[in-house]
Order: sequence, then C-alpha cells, then structure tokens
Amino acid sequence: MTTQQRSRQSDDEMPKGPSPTRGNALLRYADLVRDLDSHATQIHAQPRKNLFIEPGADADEVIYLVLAGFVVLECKPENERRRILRTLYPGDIFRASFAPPIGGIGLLAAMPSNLLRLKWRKFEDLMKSEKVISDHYHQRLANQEARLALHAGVLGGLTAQARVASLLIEFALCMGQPSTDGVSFDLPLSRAEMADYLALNADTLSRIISRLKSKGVISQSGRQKIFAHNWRALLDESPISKTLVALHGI
Amino acid sequence: MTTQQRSRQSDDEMPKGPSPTRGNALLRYADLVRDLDSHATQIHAQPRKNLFIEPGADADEVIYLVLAGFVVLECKPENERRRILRTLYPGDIFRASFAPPIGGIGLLAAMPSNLLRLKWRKFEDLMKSEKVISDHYHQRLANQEARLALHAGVLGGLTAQARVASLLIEFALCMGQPSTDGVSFDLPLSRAEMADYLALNADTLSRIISRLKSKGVISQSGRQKIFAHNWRALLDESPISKTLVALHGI
DNA sequence: CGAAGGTTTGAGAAAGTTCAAAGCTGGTGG
DNA sequence: CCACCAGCTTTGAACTTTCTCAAACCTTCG
Repeated sequence: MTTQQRSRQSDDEMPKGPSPTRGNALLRYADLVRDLDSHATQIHAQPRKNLFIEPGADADEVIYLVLAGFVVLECKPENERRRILRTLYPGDIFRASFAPPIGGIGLLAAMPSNLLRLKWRKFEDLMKSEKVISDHYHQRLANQEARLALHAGVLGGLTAQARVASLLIEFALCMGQPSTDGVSFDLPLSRAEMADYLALNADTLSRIISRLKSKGVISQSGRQKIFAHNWRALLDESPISKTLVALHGI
Repeated sequence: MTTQQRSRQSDDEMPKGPSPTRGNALLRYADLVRDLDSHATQIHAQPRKNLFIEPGADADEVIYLVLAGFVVLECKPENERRRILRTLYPGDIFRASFAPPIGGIGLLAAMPSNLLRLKWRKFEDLMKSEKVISDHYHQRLANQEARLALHAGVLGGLTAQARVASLLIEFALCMGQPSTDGVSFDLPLSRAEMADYLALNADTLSRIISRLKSKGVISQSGRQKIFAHNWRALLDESPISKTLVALHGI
C-alpha cells in the first residue's frame, strides 16, 4: 500500500509465462483436463475463426473450456460496428448462455487456440462427481466475473491512454515472456480489434501507442511484437495495475 | 426480426412488475428462498448503506442473494471518482470473490433492500443437496454474466443518449409499473450515480434526460419518478432494446 | 516484387467535459 | 403550515478529448 511497496520491482508482479494456472494448481489443472477430455470434443480453432453463434440456454447448451490460445467474445449488430465484449485466456470457461442475445454474437479465436467443448448438461453431471471440476468451475468463474466487472470500470473510468496501458499489462501478464529487464509479448489482436475492445477507434489507439513508444515505455518490432522495456513504467501508466496483477497473475 | 414485429406493441416486451422471477419459476423461487433461509442471515439494508468491503476468496468467503430492492457494486479508488461497476436486482447472486480487488470496493444498497448472506462453503454444500438451489445459481449466474458483458458493450459501443435510454429501459423492466399507455418507475440512483454507471458526468446525463423529456419520450415528477409515456419510443432510443428485454424480462 | 490490407499521421468536426451560476426539491424547524 | 436551508439538478459557455476522413506509409503474403 505504501510508496516503498510500489517502487519495488517485486517478482510477484512480473509475468510468469503463458500457463493457465501455476504452482500447486498446475497438477490439479492437469487432472481437470484429463477428466474432461474423454467427455468433450477438442477444438483447434484457427485465428479469426468464429466458433459459434447461438446464445440462449436450451437443453443442449454447450460449455467451452479454453485450453490454449486466446479467444474473445464479439458481437456485430447489423449496421453497427463490431464490439469485443470480453477476453478469454487459457483456463477460462464459457457457457453459451453467458453470451447476451445480440446480433452477430460469437466467440472468435484471436490466435491459434485449443478448446474443449461439451454439453452443459454433461458438464453439470461431471461437476457432481468430480470435485476438481466443480472447484475449478467455481473458482474460475469468480475470477472471470471480477475481470468482467473490472473491464466495465476500465471503460467507464480510465482515460484512453490508461485503458491502452491496462490492456497491454493484461497481455503481458497472460502471455508475456519476462526477460532481463522487461517483458516481451505478441499482440493477439489487431489495432482495430483492440480499439473495439477498449471503446476507442483505431486511429486514436494508434496515436496512443505511438505516444507510449515515444515515451520509451514500450517498443515495437513488426506489427505485433511489443517489448515493454520498463515494466514499472508500464504499470505506472495504469491506475489499476495492482488489480490487474492480482486478477491475472494467479 | 422484421418491421412488423418491431412496430407491434407486444405484451411480452412490456414490464411485468417487480418480481425476481415470474411464471412457473415463481414457485421454485419460493422453494429456494425457504431452503436458504434457515442457513442464512437476513440483511435489511438501508439506502446508501455499504454492505462489505472485503474482496478475495478465502475460506470464509460469503455469498449474497438479493431478495428485494436494488444493489450496486461500486468502487472508489483513492483520489479517483467513484465508479459503479454493476447492478444487482432481486434474484441476483453475488460472491465476495466476484468483486475485483480495487480500492473502496463494496456493495451499496441503492434502495431499501433485503438480502440473504451465508458462507460460500455452506452454500456450496446446499447446492449439492438441493437441486433447486444449484439450478438457480447456475441459471442466474449465466444471466448475470450476459448482462455484465452487455454492459461492457453498452459503455463501449453506444452514444451517451443510447446509454441513458438503455438504463431507463432496464429500470423499467426490472421495477416498472405498467399502466394504460406506458410505464412508470422510480429511479433508484441519483443523477450522479447513474452517470458513474454509464461513464458520463452528471451534467451530460442531466442534459440527455432533459432532451428525452422535450422529445416526449419520458416525463418526470419529483426527482425520481419517471413516466415513460410511450414505451415504444423509449425502446427506439436504444439499439439494444431487444437484448435488454430478453435479459431482464424473464 | 507487387498487391492488399492493416497502420500511422494530420486537419477539421463532433461529442462530451468542466466550471460556474441559477433553479428545484425535500426535509427541518419555527 | 409555511419559510428556509442544504443538497441535488439543470443550464450555459468555453474547452478538451476523441472521432472522422483522407492520404501516405508500412508489412505481410503470394
């Protein structure tokens, strides 16, 4: 809470690499995937491949578990711009009825992704018999709820630049590679997609990224490779950096 | 989907009055509350009374069930404006770990509200033995997820006026009283609070409400009483009115 | 190497914010 | 029962931020 704590480049705030869960939880997660695997369909989704467009909770509703990659929930109402509503990382869970009934709703793989799909009914049965499944479901859903509520707060309360910084921090935490003095990561979304997620337009987003580059907070090679030269400086661009670390740095 | 369907003032799009669940579900809901009641603490929250400020999922985490009234999740980071992150209506469920770890986070009763509180551990046990509880939990959580994702879309994709209209529609659906030719309802939030929820400032919000009044879409008596003289006209102010009806008009 | 499509940048326009002042409302006490 | 006060709400004017549009510029991929 103090200045001392903020200025320290603590290890626990650094990205840990691209793993859905870490430490002790890793073993349990392996169990979970093994338990589910025999009851589910594996999906290997190519980038920009839409996964489904069928909200609503009927008897045959499906549930997805993201095993690897990066998936977003997007909608595209007629005559309106596409909007990206939420992000899903490995370990995340998504029921079809989590999607609001709106035009063009669907999951979109933003990078090569790997998912399990099964009927919700089946999953509910499995939760009853396998504690590891029900524990993961409840724990993960709570994390996702918190992230989603936070995203509403980000859109509502932060300046454009802080929003962009917050998203970069999130990406770094979830799929960054820590190196000697910084973090490198690939942007899984195009400028236009990031803009749609952050309630900006692509031009403004580009301007902000240019500003961050000229400030020396990040540098860029190619279109997607970002190197956050100074992790602390990037965190300082976002007033919710501590919250992001807490929610994504599990 | 067609013009015909849109122009018809269909009954199923009109508010049904202030009940947490309706129709056949009403009986099951009564069962649910009875089942929970003996294991939970009843809370009668006065308006503007903060309910808790303790996010994080420890062993003694609590879960709330909103029985009556209207509750919001708000945060107030130091030196920053308060932000209202989400709304909770009767029937809604809230685990402490659904709250992102951010300064000044807490539930706030916006009108006289009635909640049940119990330990999450206890609730998880009850879900195992009482199907009505587990069904409600899963079904309601899906609805809340969808609403929260939609809220992100509202903040990101709609103009200020459409955001305001969407919130008014939501209030009307959840606590409106249908009358001969329109719907009347009380605003549970002050102008400043609505603004905080919609990512506007209070001045702009006031201007927009004035505009809606001068357009004849709504009229106002006192500070809180709103009468939507022409329900169809109000729906037409929001491009997501159909989605709102689907999510709130259960 | 060249085409296609995403990205960056500038200039003008629109939307929303800020600040300040006036106007209401609802509650309190005489 | 009315007057008054505190606090919320409304409105105006100037300002800031972000958006739009257009053109130029890169990357990537065939």
